[in-house]
Order: sequence, then structure tokens, then C-alpha cells
Amino acid sequence: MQSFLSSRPTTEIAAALLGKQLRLQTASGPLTAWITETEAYLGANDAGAHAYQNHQTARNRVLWQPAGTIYIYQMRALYLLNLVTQVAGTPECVLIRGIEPASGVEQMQHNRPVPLANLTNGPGKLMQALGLDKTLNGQPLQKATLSLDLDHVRQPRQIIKSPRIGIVNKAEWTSAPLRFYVAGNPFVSKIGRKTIDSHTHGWQ
DNA sequence: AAAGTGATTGTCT
DNA sequence: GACAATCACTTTC
Repeated sequence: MQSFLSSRPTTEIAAALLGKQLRLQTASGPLTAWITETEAYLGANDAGAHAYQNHQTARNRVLWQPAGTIYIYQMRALYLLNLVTQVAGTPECVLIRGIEPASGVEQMQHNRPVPLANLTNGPGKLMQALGLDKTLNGQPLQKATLSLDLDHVRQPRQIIKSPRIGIVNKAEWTSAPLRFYVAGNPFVSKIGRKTIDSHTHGWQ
């Protein structure tokens, strides 16, 4: 898992995470979901990243930890989940922006009581559905209740690249194609109903 | 369907 | 005191 998150550029990792399974152990059983949407954040050179110019603060310091470290920070009243990539000292990460529930959907809907179509199609929404706050920040995936399952995977039929969401006034970094999502999947933020493939959800 | 607005709350200067 | 890797709701086309 550590090598999956460090053996190639972070952009490639962000794309390769699509279809991998996220697993959370809870008191009422496991919650699992396939990753449908990600964004790459490229560290010191990336004007849209928290680690831009290697500026370290209390909030972002776990970005300098090794691949597999969980980085969770608060945005307004919500929490956002990132997975740190690359070796220690290289502050890159991937933001998880969408997941498709696989098991434990009832628990997720209890945590976030909205229609299924609106349950996990956004970075703050999916954390509410999983019932997570920033407690896991700084923990390695290998030891946390949250983990990456590289064995139970689905294959995206097509991966779409686009600019990242919410990155404004950051010159070329605003339009850089660093967001990746499964074409046709309904659990992706800001996608039109027309583009959804309700039969396959974009999986092969 | 798209664009605009206000809520919300910690973080950083 | 300004601002943010969002969300839900309203307005408008």
C-alpha cells in the first residue's frame, strides 16, 4: 500500500486510486466504498496546495510524513480526507472527493440522512457519511481504522481529467488538469444527470 | 441547469 | 480580521 502511494508521480496515483476500495472499521461493522473522484496536490510548487512553498503550519504538517499518512483538515463545518503520497519530506497528497458505497450503506445514510444520490458525491459529504472527524489525522493507513483495500477493486471504463474544484486565483494551477473521476459514475461532485450511466456507473 | 448567496468555524497573519 | 481544497438553498434563465 505504501508503495502504491509512492512508486510513481502523484498525478498517476490520483488516477490509479479510482476504483480502489476504502474501508472503515466501525463499532457497527465495516463501511466500504469505491473511490470515484480524486484530486492531486503537488506540494511545494503547487500554488493551490496547502504545502505551497514548503510553508509548514500546525494544520498541514502531516503532509511531510511518508506515503500512506492520513491528512484530514477542516473546511468550514466539514472535514476533508487526503492520502499523503511520496517519501517523507515531499508534501504531496491526493484529495478523496467522491466514493460509491459498497457495504454499510444503511449506516452511512444514518450518519448523513439524505437521498442516496446526494450521500457521498463530495469531499465533505463522504466524510459525514463515514462519520469521521479529524481524529485520524496523522495516522498511517496501515494502523488506522481506515484503510485502502487494493484487492477489492473495480475498473473504470474511462477516466476524465479536469481542473480542480474550488482553486481560484492560482494562475496556471487553477486550470491544471489535476482532478480525476470515473466517467458516468453518479457519486462524483458537480456532474450533470445527463452524463450518468445508471446501468454500469462507469465501471467495466 | 447554472449562477449566486449565506452559513459556518477553525486557522493563520 | 480575512479567508478557505464546501454545502444547501434561492434565484434566474
